[in-house]
Amino acid sequence: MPELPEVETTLRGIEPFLVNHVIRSIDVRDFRLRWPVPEAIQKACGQTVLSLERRAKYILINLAGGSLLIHLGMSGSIRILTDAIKPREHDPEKHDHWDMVLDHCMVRFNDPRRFGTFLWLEKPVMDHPLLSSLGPEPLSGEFNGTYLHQRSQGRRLAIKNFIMDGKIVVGVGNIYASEALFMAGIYPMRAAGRVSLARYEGLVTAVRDVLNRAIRQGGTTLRDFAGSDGSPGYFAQELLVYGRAGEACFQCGAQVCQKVIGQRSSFYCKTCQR
DNA sequence: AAATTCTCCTGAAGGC
DNA sequence: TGCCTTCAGGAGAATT
Repeated sequence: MPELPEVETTLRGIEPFLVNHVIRSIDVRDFRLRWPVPEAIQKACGQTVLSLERRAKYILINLAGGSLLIHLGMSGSIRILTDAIKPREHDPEKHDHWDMVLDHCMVRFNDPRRFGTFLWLEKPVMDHPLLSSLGPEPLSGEFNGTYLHQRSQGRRLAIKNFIMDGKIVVGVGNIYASEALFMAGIYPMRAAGRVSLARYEGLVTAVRDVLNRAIRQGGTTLRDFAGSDGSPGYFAQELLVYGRAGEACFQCGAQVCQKVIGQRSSFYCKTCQR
């Protein structure tokens, strides 16, 4: 399931195929994504891609008149198809919902569960409702211990839900939230307002570290995530607690626990995390 | 305001 | 082998 590292991996994979190239056409086979794919995406046709940008888990394809916004939802992936691949392999397969055609390649979106997004945003794009009230990027300096501690004052929800709230900080999904809390030694059910400044500083370090390492590994492939060239991510082998319920904690040997917090499966060690 | 619940959807996994 | 049930999950919307 794509989280920030998987989105970043996807962006880096498709960026060189798009920047400074002209979008010739966009063929949508199934408009039924999270929101219906609007006709306005056709405004991108004939335009040259100026840059690609990631904000939270959104990918922005910036053009002179506006931007295409893509979200992978939880099962979306993007592949680049070139002439190096046999023509018959270019036939769309199940869940290949749209293609973006350029002179030298094709960008193809696949999403079994159709929770993904494909929209056209007029400038200024950051004023769009999906982007305008997002919290800071976790890899930016704006995300620090003082900031988190200040925002958590009086909040009683579980710290895990707190750091997964996109208004607080973006891009920290279910897998990396569990991992970062384990690394920081913080019990995931602890009330957000009951975490000290010092421990928030440790948490910020852990979030940055786990995201950076995951990006370096090309993301986490649990079931079916693949980069734009079809290769899997290799971070799964570095996961400390996620998906390891019942197995031994790498730090103390106790069994890793699994519990649903806010409708999300969470993994932790009740010895190492307080 | 804050917190919780609902919703979209399909594929995988488990039960019988 | 096959059918039915359950569950996972990003994140906005609706509700309490």
